[in-house]
Amino acid sequence: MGWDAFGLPTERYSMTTGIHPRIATAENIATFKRQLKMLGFSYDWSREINTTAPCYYRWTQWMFRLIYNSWYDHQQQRARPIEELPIPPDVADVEAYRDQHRLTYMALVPVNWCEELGTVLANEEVDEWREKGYTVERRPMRQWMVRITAYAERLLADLDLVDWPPSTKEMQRNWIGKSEGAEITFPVIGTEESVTVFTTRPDTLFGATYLVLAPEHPLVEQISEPEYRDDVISYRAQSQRKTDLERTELARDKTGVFTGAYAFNPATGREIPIWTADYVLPHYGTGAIMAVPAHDQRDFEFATAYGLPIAVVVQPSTGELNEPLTEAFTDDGISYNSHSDEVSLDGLPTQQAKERIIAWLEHRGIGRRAVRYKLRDWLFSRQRYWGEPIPIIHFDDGTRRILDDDELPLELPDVHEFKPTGTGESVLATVPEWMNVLDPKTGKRGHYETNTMPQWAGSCWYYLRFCDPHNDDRFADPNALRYWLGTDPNRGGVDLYIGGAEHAVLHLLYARFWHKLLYDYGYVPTKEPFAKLFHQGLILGEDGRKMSKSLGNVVNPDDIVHQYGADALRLFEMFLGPLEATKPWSSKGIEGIKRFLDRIWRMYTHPDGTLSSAIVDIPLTREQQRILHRTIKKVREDIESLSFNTAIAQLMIFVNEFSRQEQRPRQAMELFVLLLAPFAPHIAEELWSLLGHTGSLATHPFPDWNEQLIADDTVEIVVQVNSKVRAKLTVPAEFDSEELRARALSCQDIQRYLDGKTVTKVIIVPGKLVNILVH
RNA sequence: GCCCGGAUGGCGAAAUGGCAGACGCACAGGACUUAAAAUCCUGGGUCCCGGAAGGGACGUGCGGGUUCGAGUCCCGCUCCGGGCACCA
Repeated sequence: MGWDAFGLPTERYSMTTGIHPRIATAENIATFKRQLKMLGFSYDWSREINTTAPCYYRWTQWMFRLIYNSWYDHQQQRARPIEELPIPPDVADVEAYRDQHRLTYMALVPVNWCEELGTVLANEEVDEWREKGYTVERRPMRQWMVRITAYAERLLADLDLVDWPPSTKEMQRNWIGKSEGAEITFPVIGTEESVTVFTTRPDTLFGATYLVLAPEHPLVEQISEPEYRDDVISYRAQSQRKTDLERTELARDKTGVFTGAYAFNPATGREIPIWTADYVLPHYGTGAIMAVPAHDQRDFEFATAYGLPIAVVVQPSTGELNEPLTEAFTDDGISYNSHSDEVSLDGLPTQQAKERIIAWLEHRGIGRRAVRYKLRDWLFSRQRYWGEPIPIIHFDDGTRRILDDDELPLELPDVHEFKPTGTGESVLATVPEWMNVLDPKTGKRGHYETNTMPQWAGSCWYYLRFCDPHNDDRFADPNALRYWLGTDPNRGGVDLYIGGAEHAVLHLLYARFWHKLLYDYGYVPTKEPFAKLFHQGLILGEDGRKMSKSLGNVVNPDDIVHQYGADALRLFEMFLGPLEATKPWSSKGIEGIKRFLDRIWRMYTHPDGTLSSAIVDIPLTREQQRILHRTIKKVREDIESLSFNTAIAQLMIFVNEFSRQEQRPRQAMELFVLLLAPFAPHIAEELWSLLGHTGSLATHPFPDWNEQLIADDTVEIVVQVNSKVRAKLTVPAEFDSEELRARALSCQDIQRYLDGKTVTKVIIVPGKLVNILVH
């Protein structure tokens, strides 16, 4: 069991209660631990870890150090030590060059700033806080970034290696957002400059009738003609004031201004105007597009609004478009009106047209095949107190260094005031005695980085620490990791990972990245951290809404356990429905489960609590053996497939059958206790002891079934005539098809349906049915 | 708008293409009890014929299709839940 408590949720709790996060974390761990023990979960407490403990986050910092000291080799497709980064001969400042290539770097970036929280947020976190009613705005700040984008292709491709819910894989794929297309360079007329655009539809190049730059694009101001410059600058200022949300809300009405500049369309050789508009995003692709209004809906709307030309260059394969268009034709089709002296796409289907134009662009040196991802680098710093300190010293001379292994952990100071400063600076910046250092290793003065890591850092690798939780020399011993995760890089990882779907593009993405970095250095044996993933459903309040204090529909496990017992709570939650389903709590339902447990108890005991004399050493009847072995099989298989609800239904069938027997075979009753134990361990242990055993049943092997004992001696066969059930026959189970056919055709109930008809075909499914087709 | 899921009795839900509704909740009737609780037994998809035993037709959101046979597979919709969304 591990506790992961750094980050905003704990700090928010501390701010409302006034309890220091360290204390609050300890108290909450104590409560959870008590509840988990109360419920009888078999956690290995010798492996308990806490991501906020210095002995744990020492290794989180150590891994940050690994990220810092790495660059990504795109040739070899892996991270490598920064010392191995090839330095081009013309580079003067080697350190600056390295800093540009590290897998974590500081950058002035437009970040998601939340004033009420007093911190920045990762892109992945924004929606969550917005939903809670917080305002998140764009603001440029100098922040630590982690170059997760270097791993985009592997994060995408390796999804094929894992057994995850398809929807979760899909969410990650969408978040990574791979697009394949081309980069194309358009020379700006009358200048030395050129605009490079990214497009997924290079086949529509002949239809590019204007260019659009994002307002933030560096060329915008430079290329603007003097008489347009004021408009351009004021437009840029206007769109920068908009938050992302506003920019999206305004999606319907596209705005933009002309820069006065023109570029050459390299395919048509025509001059096309260059506009700037905020429907083009600065941080995707190259921040510039070629607009093809006939074949892109956004461009179509913009062109229509501003009277720009619309040139059809693709026709549907089924006919011709009616011009003027009322909307863009965005599907694949057949290229048309797309030829020059050098290249012609006319008549080619879209895929082939793409290939031909890319070949031409590459031949001419004005474009190339390109792949782009939506995924952006991970904003890694937070202006908060309750997180792992980033182990970096910034020196007064402008240089910095990351702490060495022997200097870790860099511990969080114990401050009394942990609320955000409100200045955009971390709380740690208000603790000079912690922050300011005279570095013993360099003799230089400086200060520690005052930002802390995001709440996701510690959870990126905790599952590795479980393998070897007390190791002081490394985060985990390689042998322990191989033992637990497996040795095949393409399989393995955590065998079964159960967690909420809300982590699909947060924790589950960050941890995969983190794991892959460790894999690149051989620290972990598998490419992926989590082999099989399962999302458990949420238990809602009885009113069908999410449990929340303000709605007053919270069910407290303490109360339920007090009233019905831990076994009832466990059984009920499993019996409610499929594990993955979201389902409401039901107070009637738990009554039913309590009744079931009471029935079990009475099946074994006299009212005074002693072992029932109905339990005797007699052999099982054939029927009893069938039920027993069916129950064993069903329970074993259903546990394997996490179908706990149907396993419990089978346990109920067993109890219904055996509790009505005056004499209950001891052997069956013992095996049933073992089957019950994973679901209701407390009553099972009690019954085990009543049956005369010493020690826990947990050390006893789980029952296995005998397939032969499950088979019925006789089976009921459905006899259909023209697919309608007309009779049921009880026949020996070993009857083969011929015997079944004979019995079915000679059956009296069937005869009357066959009278005067011709049998055309007889379909026989042994053990199931006979279907006689007549006309 | 795009991408994923899902839809079965009064309710939670079961069903390798083979008797739809296992198991449970709630309900109704009965037994036990002075009574109640608890417990035990019995019952039930809908409609039609029948006094009854019984028999028949229909039935898994809607419309088509494949198949001897469809809750299950295919095509097209509707509604609900989740995700993404000016990503060029």
